[in-house]
Formats: sequence, structure tokens, C-alpha cells
Amino acid sequence: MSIENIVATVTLDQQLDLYAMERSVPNVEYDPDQFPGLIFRLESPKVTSLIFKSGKMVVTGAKSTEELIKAVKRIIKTLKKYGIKITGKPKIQIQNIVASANMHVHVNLDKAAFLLENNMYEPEQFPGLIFRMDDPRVVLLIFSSGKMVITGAKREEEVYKAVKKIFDKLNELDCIKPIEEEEELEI
Amino acid sequence: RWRKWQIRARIQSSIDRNLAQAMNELERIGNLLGLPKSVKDEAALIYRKAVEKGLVRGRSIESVVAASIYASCRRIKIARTLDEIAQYTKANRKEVARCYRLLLRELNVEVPVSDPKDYVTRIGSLLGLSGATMKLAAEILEKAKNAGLTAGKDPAGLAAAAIYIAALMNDERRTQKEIAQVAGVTEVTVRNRYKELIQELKIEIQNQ
DNA sequence: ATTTTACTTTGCAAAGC
DNA sequence: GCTTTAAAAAGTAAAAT
Repeated sequence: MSIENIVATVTLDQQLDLYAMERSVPNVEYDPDQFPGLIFRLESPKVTSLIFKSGKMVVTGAKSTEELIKAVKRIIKTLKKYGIKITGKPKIQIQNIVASANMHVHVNLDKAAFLLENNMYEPEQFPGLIFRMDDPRVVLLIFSSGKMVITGAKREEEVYKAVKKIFDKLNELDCIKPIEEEEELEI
Repeated sequence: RWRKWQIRARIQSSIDRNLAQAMNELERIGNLLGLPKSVKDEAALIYRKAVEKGLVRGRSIESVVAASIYASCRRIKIARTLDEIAQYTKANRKEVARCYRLLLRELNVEVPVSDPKDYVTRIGSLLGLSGATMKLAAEILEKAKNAGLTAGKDPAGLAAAAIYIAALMNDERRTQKEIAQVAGVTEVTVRNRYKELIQELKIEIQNQ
């Protein structure tokens, strides 16, 4: 199981002059007619930040909480380096965690679509079965390969719980079949 | 008391006006698609439920009508793609698809998972193929399903490939291009599904 | 005819139209 | 509702080679 993307909001309790930032900070995109936020891309950790004049920002692309915190520190350090005055410490809130996982089994999506509640399986529109779980409140995209995407979580713990729960549930409903040729891993 | 009656009457007349307009749209699109009365009636029932639950607010009547028609086709197993239905509306496929998903989530409309076999009849008759060939295509699809080859794949593409194979075997050969065209998928998709089917099901085709 | 690039689906925040 | 950002899954599509 691996976390693929974390979306977080950062609150700096101060107003920001985005026009001034566009002039002094290199490699930023700001087109208020297109979108009210200024786009700032950090190379390492590789994240993208949307900065608003209210002093709030959205940081996307981090693959772990540690990476997210490091990225926020570096973004603020970079802004300060180019003369943007920032006071106080940022409040970071994780809003969404996107993860992927592999159950290493084959899933019978037709059967799962019949037996699971709150699911949608429309292969003409998307190859995965969409399952909305109530607890933890997340959405899973389940593929016949046994791989899946988990989204909507606010804590890593919810991701682990959801993966365990869906595996047990699919197992109970007899929608899972082992993959006979567990190939690969050549040297 | 009067207030309550007035509010109810006002809401009812608003629903009636909406329904009247929707039924015209339904009739128009349904006829352009050449749908039987049963499908139009079913779609009308679904649309009525949607209006009564207030699902049409903020959405165009036309796109909800199109979504109702699609849901009805799926229930009655009349193979029609979202694109075919959306082409007669001002809304695009994406908007009709989102309305359709809304109907699935908010109404108690049971729609079975689409079966590639439902596309065989339509594609086969559009190409003027024999019943035997369509039957063979359906058998190929049944084997494919049992072999776990159909999960997540576009049923129209699977049906197109099965028909291509069945037609070859029965000496009624059609090109991948013409099959792809009536199935509403690309030649590449027909080719990919075809390769997978003959390989995994070990189908041998003698006719060149 | 293959490869690359791009779009489909899901979740979420930000400010403004 | 829309706009913008990010990322995965597997399928399909369109454009490039």
C-alpha cells in the first residue's frame, strides 16, 4: 500500500500581495482572471502550491506527512528569500489522502457489483468498480486486477482500515480468486 | 390552510409544466433513436421520479431526459451507447453521464451491469449478419466472461471483437473498420479485444 | 502498426464568478 | 456549478512516429 498524493491546506494568518509575489518570485504562475490562486511549484519535495491573497494555501503532491511538512517549510523559506514577509507559523491541515494498494488477487467485479451496496460499476464509462464505504468514510476504486485506489481519507489510519475491510468483505462475498501465475520478480 | 393548498398547487403545476416539456423531449429523442414504446414509457417513469425528488433543479431537462432514456435502455436491454443518445441533445456525453449517475444514486432504479451480449444483436443486425453468427458471438462472449476476460472492458468493444471472430468463422467476414464504426469504438479497440480473445480462448481461425 | 500523450473516474481545499 | 492542483488505477482514444 502506498500513499500517492496528499492534499492539504495551510493557513498563514496574514494577507498576501500576490502581484508582488509574481514580480519577485521566479517560476510562479498568476492569472487572476483564470484562477484566484497563484501557482508555485517546489522542486524538492516535488509539490505544487496554490497561494491565495487571504494567506491560505493548498499544497498538493506530497507522498507522506513528513514530505508535506518539509515542503511547507521550504515554500515559506523560499518566499522569505525573495522578500515576502511572513510572520507566525503555518497551520497545516490534511484534507485528502489518495493511496493505491494491491490485494494480489483477481476480483470478480460483476459479482461484487451485485452483492456490494453503494457501488457503481459501469465498464463503458470507467473500468473500476466505485465503492463508497461508510466507515471509514472513503471511496475505493476497485479493479479486476486486485489493485485499487483509496481516496477521501484524512488520516493514514483510515486508508489501512478501508483496505483491510474491503478485502475481508470481498472475501466473505466470494468475489476474490487467487492469481495462479504470480509471476515477475526476475533478477 | 389556504397557504398549504396554494403551495401544493403551485408545486404541482411546476412539476406538470416540467413533465410536459420533458415528455416532448422524450418523444423527440426516443423517435430519433428509433426506440420502442416500452423503452419510452420506462424512461418516462424514471424521469417522473427524478422530478418528484427535485433532481432536475439546476440541470437541464434535456440531459436528465437523456439519462432517463439511457437507464431505460439498460433496464430493457436495448443496446444504445451514451454517445448515441447524447448526440440528439445540446448536452455532451459527460453531462448526460453525470445525470445518469445521479439517477442511480438518488432513485431506486435498478440497472443491471451491462452485458456485451446485448450489443451483439444490435451490431449484428446493423451489419446484416446471420442469426447463427450472432449466436456464435454470444457463445464466445460467454466463454470470455467465464475466463475472466471481460471485467472492466467496454462491452461494445468486446461485442465488436466477438462479432468479428464469429463472422470470420462463419464466412461472413466484415472488416474491423466497419464493425468498429457501427459499434461506436475504434479499430484499435476491436483489434486489441480480438487479439486477447483468440489468444486466451485459443480460437483457431482457418479462413485467412 | 506501435508508441506517446491525453482523457475517463474518485476525493478535497482554496476565492470568485 | 465552474475555474486550478496532484496522483493512482485500467481502458479507450487520438495523434505522432
